[in-house]
Amino acid sequence: MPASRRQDLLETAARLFAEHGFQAVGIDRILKEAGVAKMTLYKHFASKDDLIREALQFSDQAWQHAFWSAVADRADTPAGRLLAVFDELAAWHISDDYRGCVFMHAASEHLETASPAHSVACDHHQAVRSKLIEMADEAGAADPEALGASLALLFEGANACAQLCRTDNPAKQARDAAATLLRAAELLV
Amino acid sequence: MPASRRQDLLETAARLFAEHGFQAVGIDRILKEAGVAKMTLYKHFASKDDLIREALQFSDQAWQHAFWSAVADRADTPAGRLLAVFDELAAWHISDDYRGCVFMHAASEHLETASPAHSVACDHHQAVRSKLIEMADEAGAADPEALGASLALLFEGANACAQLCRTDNPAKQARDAAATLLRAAELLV
DNA sequence: AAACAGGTAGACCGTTCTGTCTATTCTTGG
DNA sequence: CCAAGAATAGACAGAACGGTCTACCTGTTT
Repeated sequence: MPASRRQDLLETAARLFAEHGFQAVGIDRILKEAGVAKMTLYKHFASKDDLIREALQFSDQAWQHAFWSAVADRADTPAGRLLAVFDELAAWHISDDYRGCVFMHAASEHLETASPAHSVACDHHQAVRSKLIEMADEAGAADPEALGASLALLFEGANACAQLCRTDNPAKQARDAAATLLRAAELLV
Repeated sequence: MPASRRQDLLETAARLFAEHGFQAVGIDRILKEAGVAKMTLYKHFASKDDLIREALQFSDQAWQHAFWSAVADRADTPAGRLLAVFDELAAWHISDDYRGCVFMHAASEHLETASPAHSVACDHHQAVRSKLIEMADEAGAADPEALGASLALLFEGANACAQLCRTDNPAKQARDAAATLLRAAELLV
């Protein structure tokens, strides 16, 4: 009993786009792997670009939920959670199917800022950044905006480096740097 | 008196790839803008992938030279140069034609680690990282590897964020975070 | 002058891709 | 049981792309 054709398409498209890229995956491949007919796709989505936009939003929702709840499970104190972000990042980076941040890929394949894919990538990044600022605030940072922004830079930097080397070294180094920043903000002993 | 058809092709291809992406730019467009015939391209390069690889290597050489010499012109002391890296980054990010790091774009459009484009992107990143470690060493860091790696994370993170928001805020925030790291390493008062 | 190397223009081929259309089959509510 | 909506398979059109090929031109060297 399949949930719905629309959901099948979103899940399959999100998986294939993350694995191979957006331009590299054709409509026909998505249809074949989802087991859905072409006309059904074009009943639910106006175009491939529209499917890309919705698949990215779907990926964002799934990622935000999975990532932040995994972080919350790793630590009890606010400052500990800020470090746990990078532990979870390291775990993510050494998973077999890690190929980099799909939202950065979307932005790199759609360089025009007006493109929907670029917008969704911005939204994703803003959500990460806001969450880190919120966590910095809960940890009692004197300037949560600045600390959160710095941690967001380390976060995105680790993502970029891990995409290239495919190890968890960047995330571990980011954790060390984050610890230094937390100590400088007197949130860590 | 044009330098050489080969060089025309490399420069035009590098410019178009950086501006619009690799898959988005067709052979015909490069030929038209470079004013070169198709057969000439295929005399100098085996395929489009080969052209991409060589154009990336050309871009890398040009960027490394321009960036590090601009950094050297900004500061006299080793520690000052480490901060000047992020000032130069900020200047780069607000230039009109900044669309993100073309080497990350290459890695994002060629997700297979075996791809030549991925290799060149890795080489570029390693060169940046090595340069930062070398500068951290010259500045007298106790652990230049760790400091250089942390600064490289901030560098790549600022690149990623600037690609999304197209401002120099990420580079400025990265500079602040870098200053904190330098103070923690007792290289800055 | 003649031979030669390198470049040009543009037609051409096979493939791939998005998106449309038709005719048929499946499912489900009343 | 049957009618209506939804989904299916697959052909098809139109365009773009990478890459090959032929015929022609131009400048240099011997």
